[in-house]
Amino acid sequence: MVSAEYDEPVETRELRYFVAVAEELHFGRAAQRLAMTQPPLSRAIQQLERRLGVVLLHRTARAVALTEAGSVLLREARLALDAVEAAERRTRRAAGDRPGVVLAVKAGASRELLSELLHAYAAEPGAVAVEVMLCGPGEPESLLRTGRADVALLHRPYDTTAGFDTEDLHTEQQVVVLPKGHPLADRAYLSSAEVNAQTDLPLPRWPGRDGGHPDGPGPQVRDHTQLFQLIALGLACAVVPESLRDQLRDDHAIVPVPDAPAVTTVIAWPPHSRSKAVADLVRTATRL
Amino acid sequence: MVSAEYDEPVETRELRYFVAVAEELHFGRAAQRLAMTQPPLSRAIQQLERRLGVVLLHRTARAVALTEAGSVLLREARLALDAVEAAERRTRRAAGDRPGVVLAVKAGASRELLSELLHAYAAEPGAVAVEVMLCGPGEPESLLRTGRADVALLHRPYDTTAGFDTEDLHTEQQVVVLPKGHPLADRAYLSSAEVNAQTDLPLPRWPGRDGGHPDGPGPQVRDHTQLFQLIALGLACAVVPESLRDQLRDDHAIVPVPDAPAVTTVIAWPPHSRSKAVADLVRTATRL
DNA sequence: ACGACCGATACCCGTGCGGTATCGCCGCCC
DNA sequence: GGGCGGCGATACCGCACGGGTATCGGTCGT
Repeated sequence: MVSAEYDEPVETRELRYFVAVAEELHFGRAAQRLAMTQPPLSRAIQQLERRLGVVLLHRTARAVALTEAGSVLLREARLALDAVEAAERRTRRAAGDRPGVVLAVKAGASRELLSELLHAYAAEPGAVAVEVMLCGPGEPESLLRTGRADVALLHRPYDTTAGFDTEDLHTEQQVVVLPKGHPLADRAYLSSAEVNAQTDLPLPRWPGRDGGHPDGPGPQVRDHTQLFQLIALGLACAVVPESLRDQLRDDHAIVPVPDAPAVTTVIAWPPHSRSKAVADLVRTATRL
Repeated sequence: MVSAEYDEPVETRELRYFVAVAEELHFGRAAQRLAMTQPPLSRAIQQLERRLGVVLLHRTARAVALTEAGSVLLREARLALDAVEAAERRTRRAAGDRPGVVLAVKAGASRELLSELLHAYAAEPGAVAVEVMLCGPGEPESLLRTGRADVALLHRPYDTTAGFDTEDLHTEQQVVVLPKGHPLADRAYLSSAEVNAQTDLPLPRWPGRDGGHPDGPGPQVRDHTQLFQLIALGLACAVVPESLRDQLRDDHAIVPVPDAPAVTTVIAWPPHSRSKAVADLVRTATRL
């Protein structure tokens, strides 16, 4: 008779396999990434497809492509795997460690606010050690979801706050950073359209969620230090929140861009957090 | 040599096993629930503990109890398993089905608002079929998390909205429902303290998240129909949102309880929803 | 003290996962 | 156009691991 596997539960192993294939779009490379060989991987994906009763990938001998359902599963599987990893991590933390909170912040962002927050929180009664985790753009969300961090500072609209509880801390306008002496540097303000229209200074490309840089002109950039160095060299310009001005050197010039979207710094934490330390940190932050 | 299993990933099977044991606090019954025998279950839990490097359960020959870490894992594992189930369900939905939204509402709650919403949404351009899923108290959150429902009406503070995106729709005061002719029925209003203090009419016991009823006096109750029948019979009284008045018969009496917490009806959906139908439904709801 | 209860251990078996070898299909290039 | 190379699927095999049965060992109740 035909297998009764249709209602059997999905295992995380299968989800990990699928995510690898969906990201690589190549069974061989995915297998390599998973430290295994290609045949069992092919079989596992077939089994997953049979189990779900859904075609996840279009295979031609030359290329592999996600189906509609496949791209849904890719997104959902990442969330599910993050949740499993978080379960693991938070359980370990609950057992061994002495208390302590991990706060994730993008390197270089919100410096002033961060130092105020750390000082104010340290003065609170019952404050525990705060480990600040500096990370690249787009990372803090993932760190929160996987339980590597307990709380984070995010920046709307750049970061996506979906799935977290948040409190707004601070809103600021954006400015364009130019090399000193650039023709536009004397303007009282600029519009986003003008910034995008000028062609002598390209906008930088930040890494996406997958760690890869999007295609296009302009230098690849990983953090603000790199960015500002490129700008000082006259190789780029960028629109950034105005609070970054205190990281600029005197070979930079800034011009307000009033119609660029305002940036709101928020403190974010996983929605089911029961940690007193996180709650205290949030309360302290909102009172600054 | 000692196994190198410490960094191996956790499988959903292990999480399901742990949740069963943690809920039953009894290996034998948990094994029964999982349609297996006790010894492999014991081993699986031991393996999980070794893998995490954490003691999850205190076993004495007479009783099993959760450790601190164990109760963290119980909560996290439920969320992770829900996420896996959601991945499965949403993938299936994305493939086979024609479009359509599933809206979860507690049976009997927000009747008027619900029917207004359905009418208004049906009149929208691009509206798809809405399947209304009536369910018991506490269920809608789980339905949303597991992907059985796409959107839900919840009632703060009774329901927990943590982990969802929400929009407030309506806020109302609560009233106490008494049998007609009860001595307190003529009062212009009552305080929560007075309601709790009176002893001739017990408050009902609603089922908890696990489906079991808490201990205590008062009749067990599953929905509002049951409840109102019991009240009419003079066997209970209850504090409920005032919009339920249109479900009362003329053998009931109601008295406002101004100091009871106000109840807010919210529309809630999973934070990463990309469904146009859900977005339309939410927009329609907020415009009512 | 003995029996009942319950989780742990010992041991066995079958399934299923992963490995190697190979096939089949398609594009490309000389 | 035929041969070659790349890639996913298939065939087959071996072993590790998940699950079953039998039994042990400790603890509480009477």
